[in-house]
Order: sequence, then structure tokens, then C-alpha cells
Amino acid sequence: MKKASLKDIAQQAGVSTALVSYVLNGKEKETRVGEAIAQKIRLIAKELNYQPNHLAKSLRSGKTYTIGLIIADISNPFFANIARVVEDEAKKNGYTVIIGSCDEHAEKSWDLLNVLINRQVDGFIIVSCEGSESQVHYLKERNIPFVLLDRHFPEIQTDFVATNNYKASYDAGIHLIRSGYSKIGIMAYKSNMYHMEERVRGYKHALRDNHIEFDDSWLKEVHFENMESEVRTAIDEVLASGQRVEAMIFATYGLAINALKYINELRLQVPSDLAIVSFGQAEVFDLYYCPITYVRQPLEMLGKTSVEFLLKKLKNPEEGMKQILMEAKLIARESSKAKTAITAPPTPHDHS
Amino acid sequence: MKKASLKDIAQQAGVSTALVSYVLNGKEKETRVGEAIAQKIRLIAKELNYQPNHLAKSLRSGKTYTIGLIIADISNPFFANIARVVEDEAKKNGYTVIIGSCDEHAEKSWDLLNVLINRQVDGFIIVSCEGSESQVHYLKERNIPFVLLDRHFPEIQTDFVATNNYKASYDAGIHLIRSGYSKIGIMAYKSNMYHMEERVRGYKHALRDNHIEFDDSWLKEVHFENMESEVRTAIDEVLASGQRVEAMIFATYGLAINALKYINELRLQVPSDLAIVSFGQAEVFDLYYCPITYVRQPLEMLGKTSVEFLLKKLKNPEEGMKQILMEAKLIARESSKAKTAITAPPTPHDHS
DNA sequence: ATAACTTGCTTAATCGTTTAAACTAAATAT
DNA sequence: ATATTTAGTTTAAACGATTAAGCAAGTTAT
Repeated sequence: MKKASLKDIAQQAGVSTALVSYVLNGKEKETRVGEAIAQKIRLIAKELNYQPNHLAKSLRSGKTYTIGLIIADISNPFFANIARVVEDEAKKNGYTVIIGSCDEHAEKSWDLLNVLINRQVDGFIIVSCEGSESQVHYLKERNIPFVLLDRHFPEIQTDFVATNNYKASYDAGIHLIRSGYSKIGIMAYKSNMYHMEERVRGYKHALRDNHIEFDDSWLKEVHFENMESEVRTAIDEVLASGQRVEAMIFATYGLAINALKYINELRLQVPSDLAIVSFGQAEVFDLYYCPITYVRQPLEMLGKTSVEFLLKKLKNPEEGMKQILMEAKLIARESSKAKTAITAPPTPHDHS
Repeated sequence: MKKASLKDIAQQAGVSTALVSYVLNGKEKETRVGEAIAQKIRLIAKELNYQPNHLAKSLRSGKTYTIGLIIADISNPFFANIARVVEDEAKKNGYTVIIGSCDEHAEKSWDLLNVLINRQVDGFIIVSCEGSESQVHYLKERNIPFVLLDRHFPEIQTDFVATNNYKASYDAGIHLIRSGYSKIGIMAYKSNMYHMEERVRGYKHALRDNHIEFDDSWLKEVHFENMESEVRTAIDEVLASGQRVEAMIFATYGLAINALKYINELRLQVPSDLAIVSFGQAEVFDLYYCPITYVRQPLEMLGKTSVEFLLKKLKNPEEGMKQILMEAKLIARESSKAKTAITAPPTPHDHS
């Protein structure tokens, strides 16, 4: 049982394919199709269970109603969730999303870009990874519509939807300071991506504004590829140093997870041995014995808005550039609980 | 700067599009294209940065090199990970994957199926949800290639790749019994899906084979839509009953997460107040203060094999039916630690 | 009575690719 | 000298849809 095409319907109805196309696209009025024939065509279409061939439609119209979503790291639940939001929102508007993860590799990102361009996606939503500036320029040159999501390049003029990372990190710092911590570290990726730099900058300014002198040993930068071992070393270092930190901000979910694993191994107690604030969000943060304070980014809004921007641009390519920074919200939990004056350290919980 | 087509190249080279097509598809030998012209065509193609139009190719060939992946619930990290595996494996073979989640709703699954059929996917990999039997029959009737993944319908003859859930659950039961527990409950979805029934059956047989009489109050069936509140009730019940359970098997990841949240609220201690074994796998299980014993399904293998089966079928539609059940592995951790004879309950850890 | 609409339909080009078949000119065979 | 091969290339149909333009009736206007 082959799939029915317009031609099949036309044959059965004894008319040309043009008529069938008109009727099935609801253009019978403008194109003056006879009422009787229209009825007949609709009936036959139903009988044959006609489903239009999207390929043919797209080839003709130049629109595929498909969006390419390139994500820097889909194993990060924050991105996984944002991908869902994008997908849902796109579906609501009749678009299909093709998702690809480049696992923080610019090269893989290039591949994805090309594959998706060949597949004629109408536009892109991209969570950029380090070193992908040339790809952004490429898209701009070819006039391929796209919106950067969550991460952007301040030196390249593009549409983007992102979080105010400076502010988020500043708030995290202030929160820890208000909770009585003063030796506060931060762990981030070794990267010159803007969103990462902003997180570090916000943290530093929070210290500065509270007259805490930043100590170089408090900033730990870790390579994404070698995260597990470098996180361990970093934790060892911040705890051993003369300027031993009491609290730590983790600039990403992955860093926090790896750190928590190690902290568990070391039988350290959160927050008494080390207070914690993390970026990202996930079930783990709730279920950890000491729920983790985290920066909640406006995930839904970020996803929805990126789709909205892109669709507007697809409808009207002349549309002006759109850029928006959204505010994150600090969700305070026990992992950053206010330090009580001077207490004997509680007995660590038995993990054996 | 418009995208270059075969025609553009042909014009520049002063030849017909046929020649260009032959050369760019490596058919120059069979079709006897002159060496000089071939060179010229390749050069121009490179200069124009020619990228073939996948739509046109697909329309002509009837193959899109696209697989539809329909997942029952993408928010479950097990499925999210399996989706990644499928995507990677497909990409290796030159296929693109379009993912959709039906969130355990058969209706949504129908929509997805139709959308993807219209998009001319070459075949499907499907994690079925309850009530989607008719969809499976539909695919069979239309001869649309597909492989069921993780869940299947024993009464419908199809290709499938799944876990031996009976065995996995049986092993989980045995493990708990060996660890000294005898009042063992199980929490599952209220569902007549085969994989769910098998998990309950395996558990019951483990009890039976060890002469433990199953108590009806030990089986808690929860509706997916109303999970949060029903899990709480269920936990309350199994703890309050005359036959108070000492251990609990959670048939899915979602159930376990919700239960753990509630157990934390109740300040209950795992495993002393309640030992736990769960299906599914995720970071949470590692990071929980008492690492959770879980059934590790062969995620990688499941995903890879499903792609392999489907691609074989796409290459040769006459290929026989393929069905495979893979074994899961129980990863024993502290949440199901052997019960020590008779001990005073340890002071619950301070969660405040 | 004839020009000018209206109605209801068909024709044919187009999107970008593939590929069987046809064609031409040169080379080889008889 | 003529028939047959071979090499190198073009033509044109096809995939399934859309849509501007054309055409043949019938209707209305003048």
C-alpha cells in the first residue's frame, strides 16, 4: 500500500492535481473551485488517508519548518531541559526541532552546522561553545537566521537570549557574604567564553564591594576535558591553602557534581566544612543530604524567548536585532546556611 | 549570496547538470566522464562551496536518512541517555535522528508518529507508551520499518530490543532477601505494560522462591499523572501497615526520586528505616548520602542494537524479525546494605 | 449582437537532484 | 568503405507539491 500523492487523488477524482492542491490547502474560495468537486476531492483524500509529502512542499517553498538546535553539552540537565522547552515551543508553532550536541567541541559544532544546513533547516538556535566565533560569522555572512542562547559573544553583533551572569554571580557572592562567609572561592571552566568570565567578574565584584580582598588561590579554573581529576586537585588546594576557603561557588553544574562526589569521599560536611552555591539546577540539588543553594536561571523563559526571536526573524528577515539578558534567581538552601558564630564542628555523618 | 546548486556549477563549467551530478557522486568511472572536465567540476564545486540539497536528494531517492525516535518520557535520564546513544550511533552511519517525547500519552505519540511520517523518516525507533498498540499495528500494516526499544508488546510480533525485566527484578528481590530483608515492597506504575508487569512478576517470584509470602499491601501501584501525591500516600501506607516493609523496590527512576524526596522530608534513614533498590540510573543515586543500589540496564547496548536492527531492516526490508532481551546488572550500594542482626536504630542524621 | 466579465477548470513551470536513454563523434573492426 | 564499438556528453523524465497563466464555456452589460 503505497502512500497516496496529489496525483493519485486527482486521478480518482478525474481532475488535475492543481484543483486537489487548492482544495486541500483551503484555497477553494480564492481559486473558485466548484463545491461539488471540492467535496469529492476531500472525500477521496480522506479515503486514501492522504498525507502531504513534506519534502516536496519544502523543496518548492524553500521552507522546511525545521529548526536546528545546537547545544554545547546535552548531558548537562540544564541544557537538556532547555532543549525540551525549545522543542515544545517550536512544536506549538508547527516547527520540528533537530537537536545536536557538540560536547563543547567547536569542530563537532561545525559538522552539525553543515549537516543541518544541508538538511535545509530554516534557522538555528545555538548554545555556542568555545572557539565557535567563526561559525557565528559564517551564519551572519550567509544570512542564515539564528539566535544565540545562554551564551553569546559580546564582540559579535547578533541576536541573543541569555542570563545576566554577572548579576547572578554577584548575588551568589553577596549571599555567601551575608551568611557570614568571607573566604569564598569560585570554580569555573578554564575558558574565555564571556558567560564564564562574567561569572567570575560578578563574584570578584561582590568581594570587592564588601572589602574582602580576593586571593588568587580562590579562583580555580578547570579544563572541561579533564574535569574529574582537576576538580579533585582544585578542591584539595582550596582546602589546604593558607587562605583556606569556607565557601565555594561552582560556576557550572558539572563542576558541582564532581566536587560533591569528591567531598563525599573526603567525608567532608556541607556546609560546615564547606558551604556551597552552584549554578545549574537538577534533582541532585534537592536530594543531597544538605540541599544545595543554586542559581536558578529562567530556563523556560530563555527557551521560549529564543524560539520567539527566531520565528519572528523567519517571518520577517528585516526584523531588527534582538538581545535580551534575563535575571537569574538565587534559591537559598541549607548548603549556604548562615554561619553560626563559633561552634564545635558537628560529627560528620557516617558514609560507610 | 544564494546557495549554489548543481545547475550553477553546470553553467560555470559549461556542461549539463548530469555530468556534475556524476562527478560529485564519484560515478565518473562508470559514466565515463572526461578527466579534465571532472577536475574542472570539482574545482568549481569547491569554489562555490557547493552543498547538496538534502530535500531534493530525498525526494528523488525516497530515502531521507532520517530516523524518528519516539520516547515515552524524555525527562527520565535513562531515556535521555538512551536517546543520546541512538543519536550518536545513527550519526556514525550517516543518519539524522528526530527525537520526540510523548510524555506517556498515546495521543501525543500518534501526533508525533504522523508528523514524522509526513517528514518522510525512513524508519522509527520507539519506546512505546501505554495504549499505543494500534500505532504499532498501523506501522506494521503500512510496512514502515520500526524497532521497539526497551518496551514491547508480547502479543504483537515485532522487532524489539529490551531488557529482561523479569530477571532484573527477580535479582533485585533476591539481593534484598540475601541482605536479610524479608518484608519487601515494590512500587510500580499502575499500568498493563508488559515491562512493568514483568518487574512485578520477577519480584513476586523472588519472594516465592524464598518462601516469603507476598502481602498485597506490599505492592503499590501509582498513576504516572499523579505521581507526586500518590507516591507519598503509598510510602505512608507501606510504613504504617501491620506488615510494615523494611525494603522497597522502585520500578522506575521517577518513583524513586519522588519517594526519596518524601523520605527525606520524613527524616527517615536509608537503609535502616527503609532499604532501597531502584530501576533507572542517574547522578542522584551516587550523590545521595546513602548511595542507592540500582538495576543497571545495558543502556549503550540497547541503544546501539536498536539502531543496528533498524538500519539492517532499512537496507534489506526482507530481513527476518529480530528480537532480543538483554540482561541488566544489579549495582549493590549502601541503600540495600546487609541488615545487621538486631541493632538499635541509629540516630537519624540531622537534616535541618 | 458583441464586448467584457465570471466561473471552473487545466497546463506547465518550478524547486534541486538523479539516472536511464539518446545522441555524437571518433576509433576500431570487417 | 561501411559497420560496429567506445568514449564523452546531453536530454528529459521523475520525485510531489505549488501556483501563475491560460483557456473555454456561460453570464452580464451596452
